Amino acid sequence: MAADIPESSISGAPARAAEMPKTWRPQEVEEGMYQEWEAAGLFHADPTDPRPHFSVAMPPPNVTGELHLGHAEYTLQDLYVRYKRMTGHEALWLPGTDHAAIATQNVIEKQLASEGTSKEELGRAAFDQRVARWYEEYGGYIVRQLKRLGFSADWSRLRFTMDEPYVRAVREAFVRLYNDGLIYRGPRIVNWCPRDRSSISDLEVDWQEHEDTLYYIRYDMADGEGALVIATVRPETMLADTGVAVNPNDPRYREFIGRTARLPLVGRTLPVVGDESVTMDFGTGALKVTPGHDPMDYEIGQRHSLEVLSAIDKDGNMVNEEWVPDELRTRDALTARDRVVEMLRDREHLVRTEAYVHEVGHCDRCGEIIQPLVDDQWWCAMSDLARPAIEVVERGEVTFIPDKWNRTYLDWMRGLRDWNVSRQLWLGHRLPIYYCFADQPAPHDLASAREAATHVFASVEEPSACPECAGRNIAQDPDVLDTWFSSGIWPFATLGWPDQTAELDAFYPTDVLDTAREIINLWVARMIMTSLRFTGKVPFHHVLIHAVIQDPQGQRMSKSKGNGVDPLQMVERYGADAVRAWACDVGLPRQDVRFDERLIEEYSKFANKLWNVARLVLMNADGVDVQAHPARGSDPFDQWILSRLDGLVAGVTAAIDGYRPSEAVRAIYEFTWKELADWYLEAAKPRFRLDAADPARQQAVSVALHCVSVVVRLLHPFMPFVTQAIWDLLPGGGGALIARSTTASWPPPGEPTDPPLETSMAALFELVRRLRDARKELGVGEREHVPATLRQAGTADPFLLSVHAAEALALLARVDIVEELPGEPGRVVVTDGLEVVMGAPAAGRSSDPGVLATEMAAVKANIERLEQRLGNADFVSKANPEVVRRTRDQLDAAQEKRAALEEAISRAE
RNA sequence: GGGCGGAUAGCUCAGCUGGUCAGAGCGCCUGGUUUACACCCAGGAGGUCGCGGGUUCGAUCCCUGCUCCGCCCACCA
Repeated sequence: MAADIPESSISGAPARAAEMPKTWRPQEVEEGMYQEWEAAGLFHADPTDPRPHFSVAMPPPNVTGELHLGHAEYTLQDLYVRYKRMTGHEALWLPGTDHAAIATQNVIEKQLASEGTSKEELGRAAFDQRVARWYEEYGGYIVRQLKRLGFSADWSRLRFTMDEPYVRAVREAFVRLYNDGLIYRGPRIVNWCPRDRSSISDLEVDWQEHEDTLYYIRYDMADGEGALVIATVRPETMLADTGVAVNPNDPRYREFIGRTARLPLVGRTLPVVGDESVTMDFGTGALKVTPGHDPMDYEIGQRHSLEVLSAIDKDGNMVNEEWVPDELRTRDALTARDRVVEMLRDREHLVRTEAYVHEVGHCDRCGEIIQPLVDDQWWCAMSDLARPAIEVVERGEVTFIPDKWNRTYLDWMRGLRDWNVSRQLWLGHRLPIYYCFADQPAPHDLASAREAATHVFASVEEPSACPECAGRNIAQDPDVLDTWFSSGIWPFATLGWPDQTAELDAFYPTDVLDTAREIINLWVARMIMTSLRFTGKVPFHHVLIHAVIQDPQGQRMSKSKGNGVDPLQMVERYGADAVRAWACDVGLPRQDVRFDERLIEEYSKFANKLWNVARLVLMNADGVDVQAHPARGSDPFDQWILSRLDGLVAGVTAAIDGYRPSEAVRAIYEFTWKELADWYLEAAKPRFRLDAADPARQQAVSVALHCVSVVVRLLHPFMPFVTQAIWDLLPGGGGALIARSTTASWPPPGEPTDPPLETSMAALFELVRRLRDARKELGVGEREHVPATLRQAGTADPFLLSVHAAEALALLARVDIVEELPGEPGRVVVTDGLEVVMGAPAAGRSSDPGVLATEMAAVKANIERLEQRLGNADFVSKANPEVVRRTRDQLDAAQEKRAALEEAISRAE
């Protein structure tokens, strides 16, 4: 199933190694490599390929400008796509971009404003051209940036949510929902953005804390008997009041229910109603009801059949002639507030005021304060759509990773309200709703003349006549769809839906979706709902929620704060491999990450380290017979590194499969640097120097090459560039690691690991460290070899007494084990049941009994601790027997060490 | 108002199912012209694991309260 290096005799490897630059310079090669891959068609997915399929739909970036670090997290998608290709799957990563109606219109309008003009001045046609130009320019720009990160998406299938086929899919989806009765038009209170002159959905409201004033206003009763004092932060909306509400359980006000209050300044009469939604202990417990300008009041109004009045218009002006007195009319609601308050004060209706901090809704695109008002809008009924979408998550057909998001999703879905899908923008998908005016010409201002239509119908195709009366006086609804409506059908619309294409058949449902938590409700939920509705299938099985990258101070990165980091700048500085490895490391499972450039730098160093490991091995590889899978052989270092390598393959594979990419990339890093480079290769160097035909050398080089070959493949999904470059130089390597082939390039599982050997080697390494320390204390020169005797002083690991160990000590610690010291004894090292006595250096310091005394103190403290624990009857009887046994072993070892140290100290004195 | 996550070395973070788990990288200090790499090698210093309780023979790890930070949801005007 998987490929290894084929058996062959190496020739030319050292020559190639000689040409390898000493330093890996990603900036010089990555772009060229990428172009080669792309030209070779490596990223293209073939729906007719018989191998198992795997697919990911790329969350389409907004075509509003440049990349941010969230896009670097897309590396997680590339990781899985490349990994699946390497394990024998035909994998599709389908890329695309989103028109982002409201966001893009905002950006372009700002541009126009800076040019001293506006979209109204330009006119609709010229504006559309401007938009098209924008998409042309920035759509390509975004794609180029994504490519620079090495993303292996199938660019031949690039989709844009405004492309003609996609537009048709959007219309199809809308028409189906409309014909099923799930989309309807009606007056409801909406979040109105006066600047964008459009409604926005609840999810697009950005709540910000404001310091306002709470005004207490006296509403006298119409019959002159008593009064109710209400509290409000928006006194100006009182002009549209149509009632006063109190809680029916509130004894203070019970007797007011059913009576009539008189609206100050205006004099209109208002019924007093009882409604349990009124909080008794907020303000005075009495509430003015303004159904036209407050969502909660709207619902109270609905329950009590109160009139809905509008005092504020869609520009945020308070100019309504019917409800606003002349002297209060103003172009600005805040000015209106001042005037209302002034008048209330003059007429002694203002009881008092107090400072009040609360949250005020803002448009999350332009920042304008949201004006709740009642308007005719298009709605999508959610309950029928939500139910199955809840069930698939409850049943685990769709799971979120980390799994805590399952609950977030379910909580939100269970409380869904109908979705306002229409927007009053110029940019976006026009609703495929048409009005027929029978024999009357279609009115010019359709927005206000919809009601005059004789017939209303939805149509996927542009209709030329009314299907009911064949009339030709028809006009399309001027509203556009919420951007999320169109992106909500992304996973299947990009594959050709509603047509039953080969792609849809082959790659749908997709496997993994990777996205940001802030759009779980906005986007993920809607994809699940539409997919179940239109395809009867879930759109994806696993939803990865990657981390939000904060700035180094823990603040959210945002354009307005100017604290964003440009991923491409990081690519320029450290290479795409480093940025990618970083993204995989921090992206999952963590959910909040402070940006730390040092971590990217660490991975750029790692790329260089790996490059040099390959250089070293290759420059020693001439004339070696490479074995496909070298046997562990007889050399303990070979056995050890191969055991560790087999463990690594298993661990990395499991970590990737278990969506723990961070664990995977760190394991590869540790193995390569700490074990392969620092221990194995250092120990193998003498064998590298042997004659080319020497079997010991052949074996060492084979093992080293095998390690490099495996590491490079394990790392490829994370760091494709440096790994491919090395792979191309390896004997038996070469050829794209993600190419389709009959054999998969992912390393197959190896043999079981050898834990006893790994333990022995760990003990050896510890001994080497101790001896290095001792050399330092003695002031021995770096290169100077020191003689030492070694004897068992307890239950030593037999391996440490072997010839192999002695050779390793000579090589790695420059300590030569002898029968008898030629001169005076120097430092004594006691560890792991061994006593090593080093000879005193010719011109160095002699042994320092103080060092041994310090060590002795530590050992004694340790013994005391262990004895105390074992002396505790509860511990011995209740603790896990295994733990007790281990503690006894520790105590035995410590006592052995104390004895050995005592002896050593007495001899030194 | 409800919910979630975080608080471990100067900095950024690992620490799985409680008992060698107190770690890594960077920074700092010492020493290094080795068949790769100074983007390197060998070492060192540095932490009451946010605070208070509790469970347990034993807690960084479990429970609870508190403080601080971040985030999500919410129609208390």
